[in-house]
Order: sequence, then C-alpha cells, then structure tokens
Amino acid sequence: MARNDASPPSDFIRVIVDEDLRTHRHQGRVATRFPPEPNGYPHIGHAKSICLNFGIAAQYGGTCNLRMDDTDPSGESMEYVESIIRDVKWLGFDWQDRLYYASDYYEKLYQYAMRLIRVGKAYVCDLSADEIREYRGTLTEPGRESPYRNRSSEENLALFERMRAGEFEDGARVLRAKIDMTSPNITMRDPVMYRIKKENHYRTGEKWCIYPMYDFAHCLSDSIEGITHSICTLEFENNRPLYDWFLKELNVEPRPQQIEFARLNLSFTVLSKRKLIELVEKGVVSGWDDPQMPTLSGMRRRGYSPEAIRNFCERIGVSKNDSLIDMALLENCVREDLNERAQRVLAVLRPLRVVIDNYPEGEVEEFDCPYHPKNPEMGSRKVPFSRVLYIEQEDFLENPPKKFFRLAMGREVRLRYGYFIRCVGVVKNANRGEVSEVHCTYDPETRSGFAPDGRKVDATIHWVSAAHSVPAEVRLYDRLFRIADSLGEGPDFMEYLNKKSLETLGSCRVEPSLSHAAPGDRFQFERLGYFCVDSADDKDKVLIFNRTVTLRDAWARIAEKGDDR
RNA sequence: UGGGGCGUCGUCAAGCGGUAAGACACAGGAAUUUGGAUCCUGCAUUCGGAGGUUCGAAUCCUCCCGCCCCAGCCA
Repeated sequence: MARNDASPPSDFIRVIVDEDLRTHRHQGRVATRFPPEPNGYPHIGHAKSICLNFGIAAQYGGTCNLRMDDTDPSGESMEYVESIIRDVKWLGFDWQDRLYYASDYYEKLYQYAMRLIRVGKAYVCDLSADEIREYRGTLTEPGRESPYRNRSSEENLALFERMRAGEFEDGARVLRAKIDMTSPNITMRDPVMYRIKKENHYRTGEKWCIYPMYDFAHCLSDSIEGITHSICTLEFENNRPLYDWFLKELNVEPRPQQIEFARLNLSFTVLSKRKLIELVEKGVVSGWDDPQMPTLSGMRRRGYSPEAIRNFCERIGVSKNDSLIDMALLENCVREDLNERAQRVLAVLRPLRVVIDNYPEGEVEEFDCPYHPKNPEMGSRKVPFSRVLYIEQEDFLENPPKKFFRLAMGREVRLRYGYFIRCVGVVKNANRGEVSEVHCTYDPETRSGFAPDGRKVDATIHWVSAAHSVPAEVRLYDRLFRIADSLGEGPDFMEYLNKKSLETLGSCRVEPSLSHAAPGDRFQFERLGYFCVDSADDKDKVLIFNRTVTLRDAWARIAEKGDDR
C-alpha cells in the first residue's frame, strides 16, 4: 500500500514491537534507549539511531533513555558527553530526566559479576592478552580451555576482589565468562567480562581500576533501566547469544530483547568514528564541527535543519540490508525544507562591475522585494539600486554558447525585482584581456520587471548595488570525498579526499539587509543556493556564510553535456 | 573451507501464495520576474541464479552464486 506523509513509518522493528504489544510481551511496555559511547561527536549515522529509538518510543507511548555507554575510560570525555546532549536535543528529542550513565552502574555490575563467579559461571584468568588470543582458536578451529578455568569460586572471588583493589597491573588478569571454548560463535568462547585499566575515568576518577566490557555491561544496563527493545546495529548480531546468556545466567528480570538493523552508509563521506577522528586529528578539517563533517555539529554549522535530518532518517527506512544512501537524498531533504522557510536575498559571490550608463549619477532608489515568492506573510525588505552594480561573473559571457541566455553583448536581461538592462559595451583588463566591467543601459519603463510593451526577456539575474552592498566571505562546500564508496580500510581512505571540498570566496557582496544577519541564520541566495551564517569563526565581524547546498542547476547540466555552440 | 546475517529499478525501500507501492536519481514536457520551486509524463513482464511444489511464487521447498559481520583485555 502506498504510504502518505501522515502515516507513521513501518519497518521490521516496528512490526516486532506491534507483535510484542499484541502478545503482551514486556507487560505491554515499550522502552528504548540511545546508548552512545562518549568518545566522539555524534554524526548522521547516529541520527538514524536516535530517530529510530526516540521515534518508536514516541509512536507507542513509551520512553527512550539517553545513556552514555561509558565502560572504557580511554577516549571518553565530558566534551563528548556535552556534544551528544547538545545534538540529541537539537535534533528535537527529549529524554526528560532519563539521562543515564553505564558508569553509574559499576557497583551493580560488579555485584552481578560476583554472582556469576559464585555460581561457577565466571573465572579470573591469568593468561596474557596474546595467550588468550591463542587459546581462542580461529574461525575454523575450536579454542582451548584456559588453564585457570577451573579455579574454585572462593579463589575467583578473592582474586576478583583483589583486581578491584588494584593489586595487579594492567593486563595481568581478566574476569571471563565460563561458556564454551568450542562454540562456533567466537563471541561465546569465554569472553572477557572485566579488564584492569589503571586509568582516570572522566566520571568515576580513580575509584575503579577494573572496567566491564560492552557485552557484560550493555545487557545488564538495559535490564536495570527496564528497556524492552534494545536496538543496535548489525555487527552486534553475533553478540546476541551472549547478551541473552548473561541475562539468563543471572536470572534477571526484566529481559530486554536485542534487535539489530543496518547502520547508515552515506555516499561521498565516511561515518566510522575512527576515520572521523583521523580527519580531525590530522587537521584535514578544522574540527568536529567543520561544515564538511557529517557530524551533527558540522551539519548544523553548515546550515542543515533538524527537520531536514529527521525527514531524511525517516525516508531512508530501516532494514537489515547493507546499504549506501545517495548523498543526493540528504541534499534533497535540506532543499525541500529550506525552500519552504528560507528568506530569499541577493548576494553576488564573484562580482563583476556593471555601470548603467543612462542612470543618473548619485541617484538611489529602493525596490521592495518579497522575502519569499510563495509566502507573502514572510514580508519584504527594501533593496537599494544605483548606477553601479555588481552581478555574478558567470552571468555574463562574451561569446555565449547557444543555450546560454544570460547577459552578453547587445542582449537584454532582467535584474531581479528591477529594470531590464541591455549590454552596450565592455571594458577589458589591459594585460589579461578579461572583461573587468560591463556597460549597460536600462529601460526606465521596466521598473518592477515588466515591460509595458510586453516584450520578454530570456533571463533574470541577481545583483547588488556596489555602493550599498556589504562585503562578506562565503565558503563553498562540496563533497568531502571524490568517490562514492569503497573508501577502503586502513589509512588509504585519505587518498580519496576531494581537494576542492572547500573553496573560500573573500570578495563577495551581499545586499545591505544582511548586515543584521545573526550566526545560524539561513537564507537562500537567489539563483545560487542555501547559505547559513557561520557560527564559529568571527573574523573581526566580517560576515561569513557557509553554503549548505546549491540550488538545482539546470544550466550546469546543460553546460556539462558539452559544447553546444 | 566455522558461525551469524543479507540479496526486489542507478540508490534506498514496500511486498508475508493471487499476479511488482513509494521516494531519491535520471529523461522528456508545461508554466515561470530564481535555468529555483511547482505541475504533468516516462522509468523492474520482473524480484541473485537454477530446479521443484501450486490453478497461481518475489513470497513455500532444494541446490548453487554473491556480499557483509565475528579470531580487541573497543563499542
């Protein structure tokens, strides 16, 4: 059946939830959680998970917790926690008072571990990391049991307490679950539950020197919070038996169920934390919030709206297929949103001086220009017009190809919201021969863009008054990578960086109304694209605009198709 | 060649035994004071492949092929 915008999205996870509700599993409750590890900034891939988890909770009248999955002190920090909180909020979701930290469960988890030891399901192992790997076997060969596997629970208890007390060095011992070294699922071959790390934790400080592993901590954290549907990505599918094992052996209630979906892949960018960190650390980008980054903070600074991102997350769907979403879909979502709400303004990125020969020197008039062509309620502003203007360099061509219908020698075009002008001459740069100035005449009868004699014009171009416009810097962003996919593993992916992903234009001129624009404000520069006032750099109060996305450009496509002169 | 998962249009994705939704992309056209937005139109006789069951299969069965994940004291 066709789905209209009003009907909520349906996917295999919601089908499961529907069924669980129908059969009254989980006492009819729906409780999800978004559990990031605070060791990086959230990106568009996290947005997919955030929208899924919070979306399902909202749809079924349940709850969604925000939980920092902070079980490994190395790499985690408050800066990341803050970025996560800021970004989830910005996306428009509310966890109310349910902000939790796995690190708050350390004591409970420790008690659970002791219980497992007491019932003979966990043991302290003295093997080194290398030895454990060796004993683990391979994909095709079973593993071997550790020589420490059969210690008495008294001995294990004592040893584990001493681990906690800090009596052993990092890596000297670990606590392992006693499951099955011959399991075809490697995850079940006596997985490590606790390791010793004498590191300062950003929240618990020096209190602990043993830290629980993900598999042990996650299922129990879910249970502690009463989570019903623990949604995670596909790579954890192998871990599900272990997730269930801990819950079963500890006999805890309630028992959350883990459901896996495919993580987001987006063309022309990377979404792995490791690669994003590398981009930041190697200075390829200016930081986590660089507008080129697929991070939520970068996209926000670039001008993406939360609505556009949420819509994108809904449109891509949820499944178990490995997929690569076309960046064009994301771009379509921003355009769709910004087309509705962005004010239209005039800005010239690469100025070309135009002198209107027959316009009186010193005279200035103002045109009343609507902020939106379809929404009059968005109001209008006055835009000054005078004898000397700037137009876009690419809107004038000395030798225009067949389908180019902007300004050229002898041609007449319309200045948006203004007069018709006809090109009557050019001034060329003495040494290089480039056109440095264009001379035109205007038709006073065409004042608001209409000719009383009914004559038409092929093009409408944007402009600003030279004397009244204000200078601005504009940053043109393009895709971060040159190729859509197969960015490769290892350090190779850097070789596919798009060297032209950022072009900074320093001598742009924008209409005077923009001098009051505030950081984060979004506009459509007519005929060019959507732009957002930068919110991080403040170069001595010079206006800086980041290009969010271009407008669709039919001319660019025609021009690309080749020479049609 | 162990185990787990996945294969429906260029990219996503519905479909759950009754004869292939939708979106993006793409291609035409209408209209247009943004070569924008809008509006029409076209775009899988076929569902990784081969057999089989059935009146009828993308949906069930069998075999095969391809891709992804797992051998961190990361998550």
